[in-house]
Amino acid sequence: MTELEKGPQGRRRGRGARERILSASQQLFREQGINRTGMDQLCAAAQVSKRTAYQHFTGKDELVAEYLRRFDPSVLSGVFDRTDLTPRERLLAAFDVPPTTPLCPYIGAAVELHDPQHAASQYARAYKEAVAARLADTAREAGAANPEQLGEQLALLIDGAAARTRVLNADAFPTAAAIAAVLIDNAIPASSPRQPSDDRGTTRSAPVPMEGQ
Amino acid sequence: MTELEKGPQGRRRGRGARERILSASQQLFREQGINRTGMDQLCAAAQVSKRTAYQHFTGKDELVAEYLRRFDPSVLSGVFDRTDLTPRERLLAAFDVPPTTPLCPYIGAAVELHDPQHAASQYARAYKEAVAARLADTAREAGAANPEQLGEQLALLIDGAAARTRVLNADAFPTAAAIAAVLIDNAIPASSPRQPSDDRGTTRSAPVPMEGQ
DNA sequence: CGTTATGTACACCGCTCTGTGTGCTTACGG
DNA sequence: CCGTAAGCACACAGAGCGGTGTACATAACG
Repeated sequence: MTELEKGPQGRRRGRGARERILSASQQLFREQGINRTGMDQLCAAAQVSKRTAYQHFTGKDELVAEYLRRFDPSVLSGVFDRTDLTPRERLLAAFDVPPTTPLCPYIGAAVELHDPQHAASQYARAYKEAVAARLADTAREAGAANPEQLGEQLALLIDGAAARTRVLNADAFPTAAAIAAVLIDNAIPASSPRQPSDDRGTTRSAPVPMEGQ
Repeated sequence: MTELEKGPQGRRRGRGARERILSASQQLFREQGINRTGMDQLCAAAQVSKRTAYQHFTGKDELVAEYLRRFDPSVLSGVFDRTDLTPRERLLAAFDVPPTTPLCPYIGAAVELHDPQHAASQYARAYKEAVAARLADTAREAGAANPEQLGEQLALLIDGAAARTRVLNADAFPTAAAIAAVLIDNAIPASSPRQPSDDRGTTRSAPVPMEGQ
């Protein structure tokens, strides 16, 4: 006991139940999916009574939405804010995902919830648009002729790799990265002296967890 | 006795309950998803008693698997067997999908079922591999340098467009088609005299339903 | 100290889901 | 025309789900 306190809003919470619930959500929703994770199981994993859970969230839907909302910040900055990489390398680093990564939770939520009006679905949309925008920014920084287009294209590649990895049960990100390299080199006018087509190994984004595929 | 056949393709059923069940599955599973479609609703739509349904399928899992198995044939031949198109046009025609198309049922099943061992998930994998193989064949026919690679790349683009269309609630296939055009032209050595980059409108795969995105 | 927000323990409700048991009706083929 | 298999109606079992009610414990802070 006697743990750290201080909730996100800085209010005093008796003993961070909310955080444990959200933390358990991250794990269980991602590993098992949303629909296959019951509130009972989730509360058990969070070591929280069911009653408490429903005092923090009006319902599972709200919890799911909040679970998705928590993903944004770290992911976006995790790759795009790396100053040790050139813009081009940063674009490619977005494809450097550990092969065991479950499945982009936004895609999972959109498919499982199946309701575009659901708050979680709207977060998913917003997130995907934000990623595309960040990619576009980086593409602009890299000198791409049409940054918005390239950003959208790379975002599509990431989603394709995520979906395909799930269906085939085999890592599809290398393929996506190869395509990305082609697109990037095609989009940057007087581009770099690009190495042999399969040079994507040079990006080596090191130990960034990168869970936003 | 005197009755014989009861093959899986079973003929001579009193009055085709099995077919109605599968037909209703196609519609409901695709429109609503698998988990959100109960057997009660499905039986009602098929105008079949629940008892009958469970005499044809040992359980929902088997029904789902059979539902996926029925998709393969028409989709593959629907695009790849078109003799009125050049190989290159056929490759691009795979991206010509009506914007209202729900979501590739194989991706949906893989996400919803969440179990790679499930028979339906295995059908999904097999189908995706078959599509990639067909694309590779067509790529070879078109004279691509590395047909297998191009096939895999185009397959990834299709899946990416499907997933992204779902998440963003906006058609992503045009973007995918644009990428495909770049990849194809890059892969075919002394390629065609290609028109302005955004010529993908010329493929116009006409009224092919094409449900396999 | 005592008040109050917070968390707990556990039973419980109503609903939906997959799946059955039972007995009755209909269609078809010999 | 009759036998048999296919299909039907309906109720119900058993489980899991989301969500609640109640009564009690504890931590924080004045």
